[in-house]
Amino acid sequence: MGMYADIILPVPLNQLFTYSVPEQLEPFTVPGARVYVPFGKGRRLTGVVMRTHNNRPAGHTIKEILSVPDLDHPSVTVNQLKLMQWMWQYCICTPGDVVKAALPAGLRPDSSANSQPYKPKITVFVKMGKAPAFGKTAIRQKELFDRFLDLSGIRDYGTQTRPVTKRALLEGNSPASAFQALLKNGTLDTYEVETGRLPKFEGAVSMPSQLSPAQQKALDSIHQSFRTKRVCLLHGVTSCGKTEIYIHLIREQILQGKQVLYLLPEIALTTQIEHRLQRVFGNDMCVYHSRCADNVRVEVWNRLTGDNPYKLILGARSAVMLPFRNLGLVIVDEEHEPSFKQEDPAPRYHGRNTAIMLASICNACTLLGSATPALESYSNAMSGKYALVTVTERYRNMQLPDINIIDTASLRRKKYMKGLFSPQLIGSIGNALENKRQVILFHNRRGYSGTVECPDCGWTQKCDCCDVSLTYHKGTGMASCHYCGRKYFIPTLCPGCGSKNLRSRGFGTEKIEEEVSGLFPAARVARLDLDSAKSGYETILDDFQEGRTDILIGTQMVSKGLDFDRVSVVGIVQADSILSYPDYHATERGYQLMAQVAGRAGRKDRQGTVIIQTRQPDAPVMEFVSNNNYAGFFRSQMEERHAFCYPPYSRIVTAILKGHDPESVERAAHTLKEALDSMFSPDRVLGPDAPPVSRIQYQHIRRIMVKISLDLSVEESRQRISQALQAIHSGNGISGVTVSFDADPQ
DNA sequence: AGCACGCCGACT
DNA sequence: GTCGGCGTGCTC
Repeated sequence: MGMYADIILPVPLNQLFTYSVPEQLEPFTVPGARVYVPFGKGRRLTGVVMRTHNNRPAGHTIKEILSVPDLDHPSVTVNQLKLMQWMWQYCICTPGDVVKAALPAGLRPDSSANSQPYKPKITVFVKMGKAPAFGKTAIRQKELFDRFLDLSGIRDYGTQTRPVTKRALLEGNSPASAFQALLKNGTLDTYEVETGRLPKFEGAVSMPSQLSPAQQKALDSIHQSFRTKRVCLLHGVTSCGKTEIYIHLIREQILQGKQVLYLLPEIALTTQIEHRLQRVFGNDMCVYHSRCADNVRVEVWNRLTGDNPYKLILGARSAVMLPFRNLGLVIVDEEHEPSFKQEDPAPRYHGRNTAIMLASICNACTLLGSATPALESYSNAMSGKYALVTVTERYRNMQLPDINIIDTASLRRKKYMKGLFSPQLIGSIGNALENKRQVILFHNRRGYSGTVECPDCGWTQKCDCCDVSLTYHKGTGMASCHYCGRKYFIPTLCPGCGSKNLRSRGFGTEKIEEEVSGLFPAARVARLDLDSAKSGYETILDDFQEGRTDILIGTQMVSKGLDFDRVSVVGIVQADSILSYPDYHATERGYQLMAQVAGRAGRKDRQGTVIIQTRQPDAPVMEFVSNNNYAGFFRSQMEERHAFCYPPYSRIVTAILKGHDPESVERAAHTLKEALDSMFSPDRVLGPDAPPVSRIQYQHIRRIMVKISLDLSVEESRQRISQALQAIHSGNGISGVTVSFDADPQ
């Protein structure tokens, strides 16, 4: 009886592929093992075994597995296979999309020319040869040999006490020719060691610090909750010392021999947390995120499947797909952050929700932490699905800031505004500077000003390939597309009507920087956004931390978990731009962002001040923010979501259609819309419409949104959607249009 | 997504 | 006469 294996291959097809297993490979062909297989005409791919069986599939020829690279143990764990399957079903993507996201490219070489299999890192070391054997005139050789004696410790101890790399020996201007000569005459010798690329922590490891009574109480409640529930939401006010609670929980897990996954959004600004954890967990921990080089990812992966696995992984969302073998706890910090959701290439998974699924598959617990929980999470806590632990006390008895809502529309009418600044904001900044305090100014658009437009004919400057308004950057003197990065010259005359009255609309962080420098010429001002971060965000943050700058102007980057001791004033220059997104999430995002930014103000010794400038001071969300009233905000949002049947009262799946020909995309969209109408009810299918960015890189885009009833299971709705998709494939002359899906779009 | 097969324009 | 354009069809 022959053996067959169903294989996940990294191709965009919604199926597994069945191969026959040669008899000598049968013992190694187990679920999770990587296999090298022929595919199509002349192609070879690495795939992952999903399952094996003895049923020869009928209807087509079966090819044979060529080889099994995983001879001693499979690269992918059985739990990972379960998670991957859940992911392609829930996210409505292909198994190939998931395996591409999970397995580092170095672990799945293929026959194409650009495939780069993993290369171990080899370091060349130098040791003593037979005996010193260079002539008296060989000055260079003698110098180099002396240098070796110093570096190796031989001069002091008589035997080699320190390893010497060839690189270190030849550092500076040591001549390579002398080194070659020493090798040739046998004075020195080299040897190679596979050293790898994983960073090693050299510092001392210390015990975690003592918890405050409030922290200890929270920790006890979390323990208590995990006895009955698998997921706990820690709703802790900003600066309540959540990280220290996490550290204690992690330590307990490690002492029990368990692994911990600690997920953070946007790994870029996490050096603070990384260092804190490293001081306690040293080389038991590792950082993993999508910006790690592929070779590094392979090494982390191998380390986890090897015999000395890391105990703690600090990572961004992609870390949920690592091969944990003994997971005890997953922590999702700042769980409300939208960046936990993968947006563009499929699988469009949510890091938090995937983490909860991972933990459930591994029989582990999940702790979600936030000062402003996602509506979805808080509603799960309210319904009893998750446990809820609340911390209202700030660390070291810090006071909550005094939050002031300023009506810029009326101030502007009365001519009290100075540019973008209200007298209140100017006064607070001046006050802070006089008292040697610091200021953070927040605005969610970078650049100098918005796109150029013509008041006479309505023309606006847009990106040629993305259909997106441009942003003017004074630094470069160019308008740039924040979608694809293309840069454009600013026209002096309107290309539409020749008018000379071109104007720009809106403003960005660059303009705030210019105005604030004008108002406070003595202040040292810095800007932190995607543009300035290119020249090293760490320097900008360090300077601010150390008090070398007084005012920090920034985008979302400054709202994320940074703690500065001397900040007494936080200003939100224009809250309206936060709330104006055409999306049902806008209010939730707005509340979270304002509350988080406000949380940066005030330290232990005195109350901080927050100034929120807005043209709509009466919007209900403003009052919730100024009173730090999360519960009130939650209730009002839930009512709104209920009224319009938005999550958490439904599950949204969006179909995304892309193609080069706008008419084909339009036709395909209408075909799909009709099919979805019949699978669900027409009042639950919205669209098709063009997303805010309806064209990216010459691809035209249409979207259809389905608000799926909570009565339908994930599996049932997925099947209905794939049935609806048949309408396009079997359908009449629709080609060149690709359809993908986004479950729980953000 | 790749890669091959397939049928029409400008080149050694 | 061929080299090569990218349309469409298939991949266990």
